[in-house]
Amino acid sequence: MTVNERKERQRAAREQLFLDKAAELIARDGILQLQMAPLAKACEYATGTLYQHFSSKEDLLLALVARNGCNQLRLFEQIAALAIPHRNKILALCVAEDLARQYHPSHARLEQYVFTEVVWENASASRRQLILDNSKPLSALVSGIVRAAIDAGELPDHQCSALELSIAPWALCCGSHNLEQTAGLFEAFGLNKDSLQRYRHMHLLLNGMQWQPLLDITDTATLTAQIQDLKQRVEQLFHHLCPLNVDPLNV
Amino acid sequence: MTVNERKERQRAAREQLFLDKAAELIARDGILQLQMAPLAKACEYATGTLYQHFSSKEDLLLALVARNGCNQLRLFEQIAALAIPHRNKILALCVAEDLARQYHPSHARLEQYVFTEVVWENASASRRQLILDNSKPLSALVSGIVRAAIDAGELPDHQCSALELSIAPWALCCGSHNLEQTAGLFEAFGLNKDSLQRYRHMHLLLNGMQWQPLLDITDTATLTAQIQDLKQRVEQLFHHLCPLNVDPLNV
DNA sequence: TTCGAATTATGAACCTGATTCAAAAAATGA
DNA sequence: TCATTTTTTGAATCAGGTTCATAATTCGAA
Repeated sequence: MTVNERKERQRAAREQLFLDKAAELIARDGILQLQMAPLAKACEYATGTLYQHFSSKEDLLLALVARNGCNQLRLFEQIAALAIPHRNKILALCVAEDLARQYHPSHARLEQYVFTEVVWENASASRRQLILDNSKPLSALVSGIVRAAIDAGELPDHQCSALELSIAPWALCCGSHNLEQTAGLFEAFGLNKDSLQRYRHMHLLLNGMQWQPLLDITDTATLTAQIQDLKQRVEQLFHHLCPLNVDPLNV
Repeated sequence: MTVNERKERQRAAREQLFLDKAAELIARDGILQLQMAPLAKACEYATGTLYQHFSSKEDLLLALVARNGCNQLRLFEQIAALAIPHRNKILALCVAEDLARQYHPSHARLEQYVFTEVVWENASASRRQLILDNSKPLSALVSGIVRAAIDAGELPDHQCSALELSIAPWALCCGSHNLEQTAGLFEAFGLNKDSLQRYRHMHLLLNGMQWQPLLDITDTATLTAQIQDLKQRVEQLFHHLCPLNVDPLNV
């Protein structure tokens, strides 16, 4: 069945083309402006062909998020493999999230959008599953770091499973970014979006978990140096994974 | 100008009618199903009349969120006035958030939706401002609790402003709920949505902030009792504020 | 190489639902 | 009572996602 294999390859390539172009258009004009017919035309295909790949516009958006999820997972895996203290790995994941949002602001907005009832429910079940399947190794990875820290005696288990414990820093990271992302909110508060502040908060949580070594968050010099270092390491991995895949609008 | 006053009153009443009915329909059928023409008809008005109040469908959704925000603020104010330790007030706010989501699951989903680029950008500027204006007293309230705790010597300021510090528990609370709300995610992880877990995480953070009195999160009995107590207090306030305004689908 | 069957691509037509606006109705106040 | 202004109405318009009859292409057997 070498013929079918070739067809499958071509089909997959075309799907990537659609996704690439969609990502480009979204980064340029926003999610709102993405239209199916123009997208198809931009790829030099008919509208109907697009629908051979995606059951609906929402399905296409989920497909984009699923693809980003794969990249994120690979980045996270490399971070987990870094030769740094376990506690710093958690910070490094936050740094990665931070950088990803900096380089691909439209991805972050898209992600926020697709998990919305309206979009999620309009995508195909298989595409939804794809995203959820991505999240499983992701959570395994994070809880793996927590597990390792517990085993190394750096972190008491508080009688929780590693997975349960790992939810806390994850939630804090997501929550911080969400608040910041919410248009105009920080401005309304009279706050500036200082990413160092986010890392301080994370350290407060990790301190509360008694995750060794504790860090004094008033020690700005140490904190800054630490984040600088992590940023550099993560950025290296980041560019190694996707050297050119940069959000054109915001970089 | 007593005539104009009357007209204004009637206009405001009609707007509330539209919002009430919209909330009802959304709670019953989901955001996706809400349609402008049927909504107008259900209120015994023409479609065009709806557009005298809301510049677009998205604008109507923001209006709903703005109204919910007012209720939330009043509830939070009452919680802040409770005669309980400052630290517990933060927990009580989380409990309130929790209860609100339990009683009005569709509100939470709606809120997630409106802060999305696609919806936010399609609403009128004035409506967006309304929501942001709500958030200002809300943040003042939360940071006021933090401030009071600092002044009482229960919480070191870590050389941050009260407002900056208050972002941490807020972000954790939002983040936890967001993760839980994300359809199928916890199921994919093999986690159950144990709200006690969320409170444990919050205590970890508050402990990390060295917010006295610290709580040993392995002491489930104390934690359970504390949350029970807060739940009862908040529920009382909650029902006092909106005794019948219950989400029909999920209660 | 040729041909009929099977698969795939096409894009104009269709359909849903938000929005508009010319006409009708109601309110105002002289 | 009536001319004027304000408000309401809902059918028409419009946008854009989706479908599907038709055309084009690919395939493999003869």
